[in-house]
Amino acid sequence: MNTKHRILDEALTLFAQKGYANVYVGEIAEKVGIKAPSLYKHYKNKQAIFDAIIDEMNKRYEKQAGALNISGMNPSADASVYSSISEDKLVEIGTGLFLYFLHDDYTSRFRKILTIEQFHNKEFANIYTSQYVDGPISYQKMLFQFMVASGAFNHADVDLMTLQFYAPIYMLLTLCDREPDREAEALEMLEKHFRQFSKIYGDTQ
Amino acid sequence: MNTKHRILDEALTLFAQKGYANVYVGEIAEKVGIKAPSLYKHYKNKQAIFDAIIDEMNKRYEKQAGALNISGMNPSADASVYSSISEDKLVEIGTGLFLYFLHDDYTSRFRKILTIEQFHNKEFANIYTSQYVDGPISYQKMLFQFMVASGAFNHADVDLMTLQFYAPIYMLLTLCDREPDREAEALEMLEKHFRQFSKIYGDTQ
DNA sequence: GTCTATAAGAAGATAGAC
DNA sequence: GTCTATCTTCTTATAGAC
Repeated sequence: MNTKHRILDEALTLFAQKGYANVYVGEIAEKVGIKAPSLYKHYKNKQAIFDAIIDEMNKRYEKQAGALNISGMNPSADASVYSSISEDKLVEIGTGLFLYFLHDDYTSRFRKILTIEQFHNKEFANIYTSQYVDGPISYQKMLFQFMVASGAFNHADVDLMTLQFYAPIYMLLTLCDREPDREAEALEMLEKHFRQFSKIYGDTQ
Repeated sequence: MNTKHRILDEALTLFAQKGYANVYVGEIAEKVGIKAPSLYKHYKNKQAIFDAIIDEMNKRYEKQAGALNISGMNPSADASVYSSISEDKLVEIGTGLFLYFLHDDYTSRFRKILTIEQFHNKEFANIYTSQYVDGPISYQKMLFQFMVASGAFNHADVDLMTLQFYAPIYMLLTLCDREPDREAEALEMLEKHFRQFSKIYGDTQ
C-alpha cells in the first residue's frame, strides 16, 4: 500500500472517529509516519483527502450496487430458492446483511462519517438515507414481493412487512457501531427476530 | 429569556446542526446579537457553554425520568388499562412516544448532539444508548410483561416482542431527524405497524 | 518524497474603555 | 454587560533544502 493510499486510509479512520473538523492534518500525517508538509505532496489540501474518500466510496458503492448480492441475495435469481424459503435461509439472509454492514472495512467507517456529518451536510444525509433506509428496504421489499407472489409468505402489505423485518437490523447495527462489545447480544436477538418473523409470515409452518 | 439563557439556547441549536468543533464562539454570539467577547461575561469559555447544555439536559432528564409518563404510559398504573389494551391504545402509546422524542424542543436538539459526538466521546455514546435503546426498550418491556401476565398479550419472549415493537419507532425517528419532511410518511407506517403488532400479539382479536 | 522553518489565517480568549 | 483592540494559540499550508 503506497503512501497516498495510506493517507486516505488513516484519514478515513480518524474522520470516522472524530468527524472532519476534529481531525488535524498533522494527526493524519503522524499516523502515516510522515510530517504534515509531506502530506501535501500527495493531496492538495485537507479537503482533497476528504473528497478522495467520497470518490472511493462512490466507486465501491457502484461496484456492489446492483451487486447487493451480499450473502447471496438476488431477487431476480431462481424462483425456487425463494418460493420455498426456509427459516434458516431467512436467518442467513438477515444475518449476512447485518454482518456485512457492520464489518465491511470501508463501509463501516464511511457509515460513521455519514452519521457524524448528516445534520451538517445535506448530501451526506441523502446518502445515509439511501444506503441505510430506503436502499435496504426497497431491496428487501422486492424480495418479499417475490416471496409473497410465489406463496412462500402470506401478507398483503409488503411495505409493512419489510419495515418490520429491517428495522431491528438497523437499530442493532447502529447500536453495534456505538458499542461493538454488544455484537454477540445483537446477533442473538436478530436470530430470534428472524425466526419469529418467519413464523409470523411464513406459509410453510 | 435572559442573555445567559439565550446563549445556551442558540449554542444548543448550532451544536445540534454542526457539532461542537464546527461552531465558533463568534457564531453563537452573533445569533444572540452580541459580540464574542461579551459572551465571556456569561460563560468562562466555549467548553463551559457545552457543559451547561449537558447539565441542563441532565436536569430535564431526571425530571421526566421515572416520569416517562409520556403519553400516559406508566406500567405501575391501574391494571385494567393494560389488561384490556385496545389496538387504538397501542397506536396512541407508540405514536406518543415517537412524537415526543421527535418534537420535544430540548430533547430533539440534544439527540442530534449525541448522534454527532457518539463516536468521539464515550460518555455521549452511553447516554445515547441509554436514552434511545436500552431505556425505551426496558420501559416497553415492563409494560409488555405486565400485559402478557394479565392476558392482554400472548407471547413468551417479551424481549423479542419489545424489540419488534420499538425498532421501527427508532428507525423512523432517526430518519425524521435527518429528513423532517418525511414525518407524515413515518407516522402512516408507524400506525400500520402498531395495528399489525396488535393483531399478531393481541389476544382480543 | 521527506524534511525543517515559517508564513498566513482562523478562532479562542483577555484587557480595558464605556 | 457590551464594545473595540489585541494577544495567543492552534492549524493549515507553503518555501526551499536534501
